Formats: sequence, C-alpha cells, structure tokens
Amino acid sequence: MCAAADTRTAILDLAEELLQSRSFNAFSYHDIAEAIGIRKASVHYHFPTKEDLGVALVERFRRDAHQWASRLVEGNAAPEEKLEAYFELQAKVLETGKMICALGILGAEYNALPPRLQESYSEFLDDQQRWLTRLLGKGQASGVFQDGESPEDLAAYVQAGIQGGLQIARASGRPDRFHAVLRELRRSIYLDSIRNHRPSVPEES
Amino acid sequence: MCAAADTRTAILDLAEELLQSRSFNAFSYHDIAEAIGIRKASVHYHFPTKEDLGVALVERFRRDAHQWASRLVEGNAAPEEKLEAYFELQAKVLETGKMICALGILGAEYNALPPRLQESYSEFLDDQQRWLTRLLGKGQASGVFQDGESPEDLAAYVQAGIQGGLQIARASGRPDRFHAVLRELRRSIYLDSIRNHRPSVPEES
DNA sequence: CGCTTTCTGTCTACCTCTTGGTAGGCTAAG
DNA sequence: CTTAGCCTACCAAGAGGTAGACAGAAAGCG
Repeated sequence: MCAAADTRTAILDLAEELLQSRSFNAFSYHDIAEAIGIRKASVHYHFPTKEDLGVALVERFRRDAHQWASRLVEGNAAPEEKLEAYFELQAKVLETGKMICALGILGAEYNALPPRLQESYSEFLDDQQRWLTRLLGKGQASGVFQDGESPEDLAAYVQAGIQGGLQIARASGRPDRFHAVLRELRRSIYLDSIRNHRPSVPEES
Repeated sequence: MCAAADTRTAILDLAEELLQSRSFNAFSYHDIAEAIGIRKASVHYHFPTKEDLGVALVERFRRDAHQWASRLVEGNAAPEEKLEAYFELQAKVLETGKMICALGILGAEYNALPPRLQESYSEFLDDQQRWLTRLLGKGQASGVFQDGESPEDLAAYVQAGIQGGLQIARASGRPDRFHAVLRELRRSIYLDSIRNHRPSVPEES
C-alpha cells in the first residue's frame, strides 16, 4: 500500500508533466511506464483507462488549486494580494521548463477529449472563473480595482489573457510577452496605476 | 491537374477543419480520406508526410491572412477599423461551429509538433504580432488609441486575449465570455470609451 | 507461534485497432 | 509513351487494453 501510493502519485506527477509539455493525445502509457521504470500493465492497474488517468489528473489539480486558494484566505490576503499571487503562480509555470498550465492544453484539444475528461475540465474552468469573479468583485468593493466593469467580464478576461499569454510565450520563445500581458492586465484592473509594476505579494519580500 | 488541384485544396480545407476542431495529433490521414471519399494513399500522394500537410496548412493560412490584411490596406482602413475587422473575424470563427483559430491549437500542443511545423507556426505568430504592433502604433499616433503603452506589449496582449478567449469560450460553452474579453480589450485600447460598444467596421453597415 | 489464505502490486505475454507510410499497378489525359 | 492521380494491398510501429501468473506483505486462525 505504501509503495502503491508512491507509484500512483509518481504516475500522476509524470502524466501531469507530459500533459503540460505535450498534450493529452500526445503521450502514451508506454511513455509513462518507461520513465517511471515499471511496465505498461502496472500503469493500467492504477488507472484502468486513459480517461481515468486524465480525470484523476484534473481532479487532483482542482484539489490543489482549492488548497492553494484556502491558504491565501487563511493568510487573510487582500484581493490585490490574491491576484498578484495568482499572477506569480502562472509566471512560475512558464519559467519552470517549457511548460504551460494544464488548463490551456486541455482547452485547445477540448473536442478530442474523452467525455468525462471534458466534463471535469469544464468544471475546473468554472472553479477558476468563480474564484476570479469573487476576487475581482471584492477588489472593486474595497476600492482597489477599477469599478464599472462586471467582475464576470473581468474574470473571463484575466483567464483568457493568462492562458493565451502562456501559450504564445512558449510558442514564440519569448517569455517577456507573457509579462507584457500581465502588465496590461494590471493596468486595466487596478485603479491606482502606480501599483502596476510593484506587485504587493509578500513572497518576494 | 484540374481535379488534382481540387483534391489538394479539399484535403487542405478538411485538414484545417479537423485541426481546428480537434488538434493536430487527434486527426489522421484516414479521417481525411474517408470524409473526402478517396483512399489514404491518395492523401499521401499530395502530402507525403503529415508534417508536410501541417506546414502546407499553416503556410496557406499565412497567405490568406496576408491577403486579408492587404485588402484592408487597399480599402484605406483606419487603425481602429482594422482592429475591429480583426475582432470580428475572430468572433466569426467562434460562431461558425465549435471551432477555434488554428493558431491556438498549435500553440497548445507546440512541443508535440514536428519541427518544421513548429517553425512555420512560430513565424505565423510573428506575422500576426508584427501586424498588430504596427496597427496599434499607428492608432496611437493618430490619437485614437491610448498612448503610453508600448505597441509591442499591447499586441502581445491582444493576441493572448483573443487566443485564450476563444479557447475558454469553447470549453465552457459560453461564447459570451469571448465577447466579454473583446469588450475589455477595447476598453484598454481605445482612448474614447464611447467607441467601445459601437464597432466602426463597415461590413455590418 | 506457525500455517494458510487473501490481497496488492507488479510482471510477461498477448490482442486488436489505428497510425503514418510505402510499393506498385491501373487508367486516362497530354 | 509519359505522367498525374488514384487505387489495392501491404507494412512496422505504436496505441490502449486484457488475461493470467507470480511474489510478498497482511490477515485470519488453530
């Protein structure tokens, strides 16, 4: 049971990496087995079908994201701090290798995904959309973010910018383009434009 | 030669459709052959390898885009008209079925693409980036767009928003989210916010 | 304690289907 | 009589997936 759990998470970790760097339809059970040092059949033992693997992957991702958000809440982070933490998280994804948020990959090949995976992924998107919406709404209420735009619109916009920005940065080999997107996003969200270039997230001290 | 040319473009058309609705690694020569009503080997006659097909696809796409842009120039379109025409073009992609600009698909699965296709795609991205940059720069010069931000940054930002917006709209089944992104993009580009909701593109009369 | 049984995780070996790709023949137009 | 375009027929490799054997740990029980 102990070794089993390890193998299981090892598979998930590797699958996540492969998903992010390639895409769902561009990695195989063989790839996973080889990299981990077990046989294909053993992978099937933990995840009978590839659809199962995919769903498990997305669900774990959702749980992690939820936990991450909870930690921010516990830290009593202000809306602008949360937003900056979110930006920084995404930027880190870009820096760590040639990767991209799993989000984007699945979105692009959405129609080629097995049904349960489509479903799981859509829910993940909704999670994030809701989280951003509430965050942006609070920021507007507290007078830190620009008012006048619906938080829903802004959330869709942030999500789109992040996702597209990551992809374009990777494909063009120009990470700075992602940071350009972040700058513009800040500019159209924050009320006080001074804030634009000085992230208020604590982590960087 | 006549029938050949027809078949060739029929293949390209269908491949484009399949690429946009699925992804590059999620359609096969068999799919194309079946849909067109010829045999797989005949597809290989026109495009020896799948990489050839992909490159031909992107190159045609680039030519088409170039032509489209030229027509705008001939029509003496102002920067804001060009931008709106671009927005409308992308919106149309979304409305026409469950599709998405080929751009986004290839960007997401970039690492899983054959080398020549990666190259071709990157150049396409650069084309678009350059076009947007010049357009935005002109708009700033003519006082229609907000000044103060580098046109390069704005271009990356527009591209990212469009691409991410299309994907998110499709995956969440909410086309309105794409339009929300467009609204926000306009808001942070135009100087005169009145312009935001009244596209000045002629086409719709 | 020792013996058996059960269960977990892995393995080898196999299956079927699909993939991209090739060889070579037929036909009709130039 | 060459060539463009399509065909049938094949191939090797890889995909996802299954069956069943084996080892060892865990658990039931005298």
